[in-house]
Amino acid sequence: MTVFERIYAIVRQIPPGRVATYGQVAMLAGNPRWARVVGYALHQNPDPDTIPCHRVVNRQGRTASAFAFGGEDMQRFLLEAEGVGFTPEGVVDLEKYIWHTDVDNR
DNA sequence: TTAATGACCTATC
DNA sequence: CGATAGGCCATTA
Repeated sequence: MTVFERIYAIVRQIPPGRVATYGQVAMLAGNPRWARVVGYALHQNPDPDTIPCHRVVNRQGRTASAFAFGGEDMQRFLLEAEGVGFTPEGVVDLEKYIWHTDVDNR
């Protein structure tokens, strides 16, 4: 069991219409300092079908420039399709759509 | 085993 | 506000 597996498990638990930051996923995975590892894990993205990487964004609510999912536009499209709103700045409104976890506060 | 890398985050200039 | 530097960790070569 590698850290990647844990990260994937967390990402899979992100509900539709909600987004989570790398730091958030890292914290849920077990360590708050796995933010980079989370990015690295998603970079591999062994199962794009079951791992909604587009729901994982950085602290700015923005996606990676090197997003190998189809482009940043693709991610924005997917998130909008799920009901996630964007700010005029072109980033996700983390204050409203960030995932707070089920146990903590839905 | 050592060295290098990376889809990050925070603080500072 | 934008750009730069450093820190942190696991994975890969």
